[in-house]
Amino acid sequence: MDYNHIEIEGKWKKFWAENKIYKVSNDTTKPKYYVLDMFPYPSGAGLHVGHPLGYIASDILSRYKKMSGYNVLHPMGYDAFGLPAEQYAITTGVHPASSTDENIKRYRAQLDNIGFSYDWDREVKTSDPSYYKWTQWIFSELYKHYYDLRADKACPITDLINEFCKTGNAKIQATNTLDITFSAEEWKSFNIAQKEEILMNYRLAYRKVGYVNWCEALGTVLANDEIKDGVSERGGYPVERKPMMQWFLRITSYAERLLNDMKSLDWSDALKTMQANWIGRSEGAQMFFDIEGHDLKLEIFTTRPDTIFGATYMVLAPEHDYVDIITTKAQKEDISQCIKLVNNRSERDRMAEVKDMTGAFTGAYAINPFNGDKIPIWIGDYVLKDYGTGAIMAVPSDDERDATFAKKYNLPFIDVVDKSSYPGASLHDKLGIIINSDFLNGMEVPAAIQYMFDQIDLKGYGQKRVNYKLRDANFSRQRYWGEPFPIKYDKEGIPHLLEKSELPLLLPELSNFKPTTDGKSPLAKATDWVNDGEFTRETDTMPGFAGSSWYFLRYMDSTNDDEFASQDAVNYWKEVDFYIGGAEHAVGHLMYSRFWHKFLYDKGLVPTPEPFKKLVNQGMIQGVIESIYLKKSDLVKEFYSEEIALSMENEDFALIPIHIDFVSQYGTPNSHLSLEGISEFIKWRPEFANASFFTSDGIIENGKIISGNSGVKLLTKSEVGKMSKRYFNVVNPDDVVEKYGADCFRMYEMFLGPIDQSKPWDINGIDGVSKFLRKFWNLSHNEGVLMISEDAPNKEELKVLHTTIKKVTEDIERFSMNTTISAFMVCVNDLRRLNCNKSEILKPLTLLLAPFAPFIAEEIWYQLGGEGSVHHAKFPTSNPTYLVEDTILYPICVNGKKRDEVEFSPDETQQNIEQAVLSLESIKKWLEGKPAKKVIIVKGRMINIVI
RNA sequence: GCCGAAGUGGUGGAAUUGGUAGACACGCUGGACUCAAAAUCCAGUGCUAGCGAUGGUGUGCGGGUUCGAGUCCCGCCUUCGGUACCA
Repeated sequence: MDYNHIEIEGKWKKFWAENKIYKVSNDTTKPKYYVLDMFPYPSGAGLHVGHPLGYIASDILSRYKKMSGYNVLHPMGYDAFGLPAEQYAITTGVHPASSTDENIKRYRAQLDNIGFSYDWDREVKTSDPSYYKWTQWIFSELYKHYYDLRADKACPITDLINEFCKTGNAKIQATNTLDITFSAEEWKSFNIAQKEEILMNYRLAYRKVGYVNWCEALGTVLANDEIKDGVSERGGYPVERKPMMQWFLRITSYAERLLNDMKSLDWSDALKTMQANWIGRSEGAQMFFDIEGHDLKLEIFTTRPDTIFGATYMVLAPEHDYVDIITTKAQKEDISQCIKLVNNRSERDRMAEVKDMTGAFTGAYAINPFNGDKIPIWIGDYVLKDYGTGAIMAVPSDDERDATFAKKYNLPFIDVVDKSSYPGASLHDKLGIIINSDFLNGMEVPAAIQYMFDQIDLKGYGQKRVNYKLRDANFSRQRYWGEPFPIKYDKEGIPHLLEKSELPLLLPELSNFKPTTDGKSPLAKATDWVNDGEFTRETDTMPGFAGSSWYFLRYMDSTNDDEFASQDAVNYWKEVDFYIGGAEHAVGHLMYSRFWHKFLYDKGLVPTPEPFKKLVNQGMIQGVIESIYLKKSDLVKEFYSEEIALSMENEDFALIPIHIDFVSQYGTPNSHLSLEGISEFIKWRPEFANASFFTSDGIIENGKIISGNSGVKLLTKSEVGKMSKRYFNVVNPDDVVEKYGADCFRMYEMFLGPIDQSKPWDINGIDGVSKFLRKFWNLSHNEGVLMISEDAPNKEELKVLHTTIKKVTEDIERFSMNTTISAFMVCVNDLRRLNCNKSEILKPLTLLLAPFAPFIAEEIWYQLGGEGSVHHAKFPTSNPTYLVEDTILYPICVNGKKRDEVEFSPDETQQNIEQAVLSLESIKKWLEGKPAKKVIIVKGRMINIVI
């Protein structure tokens, strides 16, 4: 028969499922290899062609490793809690659990269509109670631990309590947010509430006030993503930052280890740099300033204590606790106005808009401990509450942001660093000589910094300290569709953990998913659930990253009901050997997962300190967003071709996203709706049936041309962006698979380019891969009939085969899948040229192709009489004896430009080569009779003549 | 703003360690087969001058290092990802 992908793929898909050929055992003598994909969020738009990019690459690697003798764990699951399902529930009333299940079913069918080798018996779903039982359990454990700096690991909070009873807290070295010391006697005298409050400052999961984006009009907390230009995306209502008591995870305890342990990881430098910058370690000084007229010390952190004589004002974050206390009556109005303004700005805007800062004077003064000078205390939006101590000393002469702020509010500058001997140095460089600074005058900056560390410590003004930009993770969400906290509060508001036996704490059933009017999670409405005798339950839920921070461990033993995974399973699979996922997770998800893993490592529950040994970020497959220009008007519905719309400078246009299927030449500058496209658009959007369409070639009304010719083009706006339901640009892999087959789809996605590069989806070019598969099939088939030769292969055929084996193996190892596809194409082209249909060549070639195109390979393997499934066979290895070259073709360059090429034997002497080359006519003419200045011969590479 | 990445023919891309720029494909042009079309096959295809031989030029822009730069260094531009509650 001719190559028929529908028949072949249907047949083997069934066979593989029935025979469970991808079942993975935890019990084997083979070496293990763990290949992991970042699991998807099952969105309502279904899987699009971007998702499988990484999945296909990792599937190829898994199959290759399996054929190379490893026991490979290659699982898949769903990150099933999330905001979109809840939004959908709010608008439609459909329970998130049922829409999520629907979506998962669809995802599963789509994944199955592509021929992945997942062991589906290990599937996990974060919203499944049997899974989130263990998410809740890990939270409980975090609650029950503190970070001990002497042991440099998490230790049970009961140990800490014991120490408190014995010696109080003075000698304890643990990460905490407590600013009092107490003796053992004092500790014993505290009541339960006081004790619990103190312990909260040590626990790895703890409560404190955090800020949320509150939208009064919508009566809900908004995600940053739901805010555009400072107002809610839905409705455009104002958003303010509102304080709320919330749970946090003390990830900062692990900052140093998260930073240092990266060194051993096989991750890209770019990714490591991003994580390191996110952690943001900096060495500086913690300093205390007296505040005039108050019995308060203002704590600041600075990396530049050497510039203290240039500190002309102090800045507190507007949320700083002291603001209310120190603000003078006269300044109250200014300060509250400023806070109001700042509350309407997102944190990101505050950091980004360095050109437009907002601040106000509190009326209070700090005292410079070194010279007793009064320094005015301001508040400013460019100082963030959670970074450092939420307060800085501002040195406008040596810091750009301080300078901008100082200029706006006319605050003085004092130059303290003379950079004149360092011409190229910018303000960021810690270079220069200190001036106007009393005892520091004349010192070089780095020396002055060190000197000040000593002075601050000596005089008791503070101490040297390491600060991190990394902040503790806000772990509370005022939402329904997430893990409930295993926490209940007693009448005094003291939190209590649920017992392990009470887990999982199930989400209560609800029919209305809107938040309560006071901004609490919808769970607060389930009063039967909330009230548990004397206790009331926590009504916030956990964020999206909770379930995804440990799912890779659950796959190892996904159905275990007694542990998150058995110790046997965890000790066998250890860590993920190869992890692939989107670059958009480069900091968030990876940081949280590493943190949780380290915590479990501290508890001796996992054998490695890091979860992901090697990591590759795949690029995004982007979509094309096509939209048309609608004139903003209540009276008429008029669309204008892009070139006309852009020329009408006085008119306002709305961009209406349109389905990409209607657009001709989509994704190009010439993208447009033809007459046919316009009528399809009208059919799709009947509300525009009577609209007018103005183009340069004619006008259309009611779907008919009223002037001009039928070749009209309504030019559209074409942008590259996310594939998303809202842009009507989602390309479903099912359609491609149906037309070309899964093998072709897999190979084409790989052929598109390097795995880590983003690019817009483009179907042009898939024919090349489709042709390749037919050519491969026809190597063993003639007019649909199997036609194979059992003759021994010749030297040339063996060379083609073994060159391909070498290239493909090397390229899989360095995860360069696009070049493997080219290598296959070259190989098949060569074998066709040689008219080779020999079994001894085609069988190894089929094995080689099996990880890439599993269906056609299985069929050909079967037809060639291969034993068992091709996917259980052994991957071929390259024999170097077939690859030896008799001669090397050298390019001959003159001044680096290629002018000729000559073949030499690999062991030809330098002199002979030089002589032969210089006597070539094609070279002589460049020399013009003069001798060459230099002849460079790079053995096996090239020859360059310098004239 | 800050952090990270990318930019090579008409298009996707290749060039793995500083050593022949454009492999492999798509598209396009011409040809074969066909009543015709599709499919398939063959040839050509960076731009530019030239009938040609051959030459010039060419990897986002501007400089630099080197016998030699897509690759290294300095300064820009554009696009994409992240920026702590999208996932």
